[in-house]
Amino acid sequence: MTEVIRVAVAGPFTDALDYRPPASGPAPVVGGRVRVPLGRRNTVGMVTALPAASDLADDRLRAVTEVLDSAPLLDSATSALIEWAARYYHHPLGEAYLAALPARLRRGQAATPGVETGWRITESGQAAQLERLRRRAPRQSALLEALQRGGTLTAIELAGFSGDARAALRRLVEQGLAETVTAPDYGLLQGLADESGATLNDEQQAGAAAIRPAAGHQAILIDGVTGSGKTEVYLDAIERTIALGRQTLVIVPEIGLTPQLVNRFQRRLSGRIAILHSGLADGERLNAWLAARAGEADVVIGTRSAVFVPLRYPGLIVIDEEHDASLKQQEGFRYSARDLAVLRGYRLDIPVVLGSATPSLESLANTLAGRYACYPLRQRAGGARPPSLQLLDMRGAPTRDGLSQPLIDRVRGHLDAGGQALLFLNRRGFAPTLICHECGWLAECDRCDARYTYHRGRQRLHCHHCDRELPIPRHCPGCGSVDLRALGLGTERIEAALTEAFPDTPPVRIDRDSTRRRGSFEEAMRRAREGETRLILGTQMLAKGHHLPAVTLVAIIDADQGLFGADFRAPERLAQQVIQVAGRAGRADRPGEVIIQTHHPEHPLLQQLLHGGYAAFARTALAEREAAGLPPARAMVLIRAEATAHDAPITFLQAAMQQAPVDADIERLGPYPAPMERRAGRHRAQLMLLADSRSSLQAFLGRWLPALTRLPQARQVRWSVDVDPVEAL
DNA sequence: AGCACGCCGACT
DNA sequence: GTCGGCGTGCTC
Repeated sequence: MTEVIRVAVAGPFTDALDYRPPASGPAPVVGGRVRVPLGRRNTVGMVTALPAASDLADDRLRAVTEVLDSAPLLDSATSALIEWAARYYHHPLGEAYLAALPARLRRGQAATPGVETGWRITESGQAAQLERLRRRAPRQSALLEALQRGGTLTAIELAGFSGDARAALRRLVEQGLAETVTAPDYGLLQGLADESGATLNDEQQAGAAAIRPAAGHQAILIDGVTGSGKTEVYLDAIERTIALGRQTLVIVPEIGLTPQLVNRFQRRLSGRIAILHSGLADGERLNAWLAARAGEADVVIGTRSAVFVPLRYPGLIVIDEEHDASLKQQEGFRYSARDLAVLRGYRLDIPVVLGSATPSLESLANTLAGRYACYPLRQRAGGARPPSLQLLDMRGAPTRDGLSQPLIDRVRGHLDAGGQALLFLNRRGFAPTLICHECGWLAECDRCDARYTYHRGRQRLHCHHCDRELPIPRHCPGCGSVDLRALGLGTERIEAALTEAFPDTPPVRIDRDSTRRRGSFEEAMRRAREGETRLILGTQMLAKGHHLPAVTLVAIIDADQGLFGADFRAPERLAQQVIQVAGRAGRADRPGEVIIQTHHPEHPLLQQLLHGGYAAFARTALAEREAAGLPPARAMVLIRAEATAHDAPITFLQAAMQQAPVDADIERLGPYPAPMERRAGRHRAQLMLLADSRSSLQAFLGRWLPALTRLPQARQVRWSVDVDPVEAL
C-alpha cells in the first residue's frame, strides 16, 4: 500500500515534494504525471518515487488532485538521466523534468498522438443560422455551409476556398461551430531509401566499422574536414541500427537542423523519422516525442532538448557539430546536450558518435586520454584539394569600407574566372558605432555597457545586447552637429561596398537581419548554391550553411576581433569559425582560396592555422590550457549574479565567498564584474571556481550552494550556477 | 517561479 | 478614506 507520492514540480525546489495518494481514481505511477496542489494553485508534476514514508509529518501532506498518466511517460533510464542532470547542473529538479517534456505534456494535456486530418461540423454549427453570418463573415459562412452538407473537410479541399480560409475556419472552431478531426497518427516522415549512398572511402569505412550499433558503449569522434563525408558515416551506421530494429538519436545544433539535412536523411534511410525542434507546433512536437518513446520512430533528429527524449529501443546516439556552442543551454537549466548524450550512451551501453570538422578541445582531450576513439577523415569527396589559407596584411593597405584593394582585386579575379566569392564578417548591421565628428559623442545604449549598432536599411540604432531600438538621431545630442558618422564595419556596409565595387554582380547578404522571414535563409542559400548570385556575404550563419561547391574564394574580412577576445575560448572560436567558413569552398577541379584580412599577420594563432591547420592550432591550445590550468585540463564552474542595484551582485558574491567551505582543492577567482558589466539595465558580476576534478568541484558545490540560498544578500540579486560554462572570462 | 500577505503613497 | 506599489516569505 502506497503511502507517499513523491512529485517533482516546477519551482525553486532542489528535490521533489511529497503528497498523499488521490482520494479516488487510478493510482499514480513513477514516471507519470499528476496534478497537485501547490500553495494556492494547482500544477502539473512528475512522479519520481512512491516511498513508504515521508520526512514530513502526515498532516503536512496534501493529496494528489488528479492522475494524468496511468502508465509511465518516462522510463527509469530517462528519469535517471534527468535527475543526474538536475544535480550536476544544480538546477531545480522539477524544472529539469519539465524541460524534458514537450509543452503539451508540461501543461497537463493528454499523451496521445494525433494529426489534424480535417474539420467537421458540430451540433451547434449544424443549427447555426447562415443568414446572419453571411453578411458579417462571408468566408466563415461559405465554409459552414460546406461543412453542413456533411462529411470531413480536408486541408486539400480547404485550399479550394477563396481568401484566408484557414483563419476563417479557426474562427468557426473557436465559436464551437466546427471541430478539428484528428487521426491517431505520429506524423512521421517515411524514409525513402531511394538514393544510394556514395561508396565509402577507406577513412569513412574505418570510422563506420568502428560504430557497432547496440554492441556496447563506445564514444567515437569523427574528426572530419568539411566535405569529407561525415554524414555518410552517420548514415551508414544509422541504417545498420535500423536493420537491427534499434533507434538512433541524432542531435544537431539549432541552426544545423535544416530542411536539406532532413531531406537527405529521408532520401537515404529506410526507417521512419521524427523531427524535434523548437520551431515545431506544439502538436507536432508532442507527436515526434511520443513516436520516439513508443519506438515508432527509427530515427529521431532533434536539437538540444532531444537528448532527454525517451527511446524504447535505443541503439545509437549521434552528435553532429559537437563543438557547437548551441549544444549548451545558455540560461536557466544550463546543460550540455553533448555531455549528457555521451553519459546517456554510456548508461544505455550503446555507441555515441561525435562529429565535427573542428572538434572541441574537450573532445580532443578525451581522445588523447583514450576515452574516445578518434577517426580522422582527411580526404574530401571527389578528391577535392583543401583550400589554401593566406593572410592579407591590412597594415597600410588602402581600404574601402573594410575591403582592401588587394582583396577587391582578388574577388574580381575569381568572378572573371567564373567563380563565386564568399565574404565573412561576424557582425551584422551597417556599423557597430555611430560617432559625432564634431565632439566625439558616441551613440551608447543607456541600459548596457555597449554602443548601438547602426542599421542603415531599417534606419535604426539597435542595441544587440538588450534589443532596444531607436530612430537615428538627426543631430548630435551633445553638440547639435549634423555630422554623425558610421564607424567600423558590419555586413550591411560590406554589402554596400561590394555593390559599388561590382555593380554588375549584386551580392546576396545572409545574416539574421536579411533572413528574418521564414524560408528566406533557405532561399538565399539556394540562390547561392545554384549560382544565381556570385557574391555571397554574411555572418556566422554562412559557416553553418550548406556546402557551396562553386565558391572559389573565401574572405574573412576581419580576423582581428577574434584574436584579442577576453574570453579564454576566443581563439578556439576564431579558429573554428575560420575553418568552418573556409570549408564552404572548393571542389575537385577548382580548389578554393581563403584570404584572411588582418592587422596582425604574425599572430601565432593565425600562423598556426596557416601552416598546420586546425589540428596544429588545437594541439597548442590544449597545451596552453593545460599550462594555465583551464578547461578541459581542469573543471570550471561560474557563479553569476545580476541586479539593478550597482553593488548588489558583488556584495552577494563576496558574502558567498565568506560562506565557502575551506577546501584547498578549489581555486577561486573573483568576484569580479562580468565582461559586460551592465546589460539590459542590470549589473552583473561573477565568481570563477576551478578544480582538478569535476567530482571535487561537485562535492564543494554540494556543501556550499545550500548556504547561498539562505544568504540575506541572495534576495537582492538573481544568481545562477553555470557548470562547465562555454562563455566565461 | 507564482502568489499571497503586508504596510506606505496618490486618487475617487 | 481606498487602490495598489513591490519587499518578504512560503509552497509537500
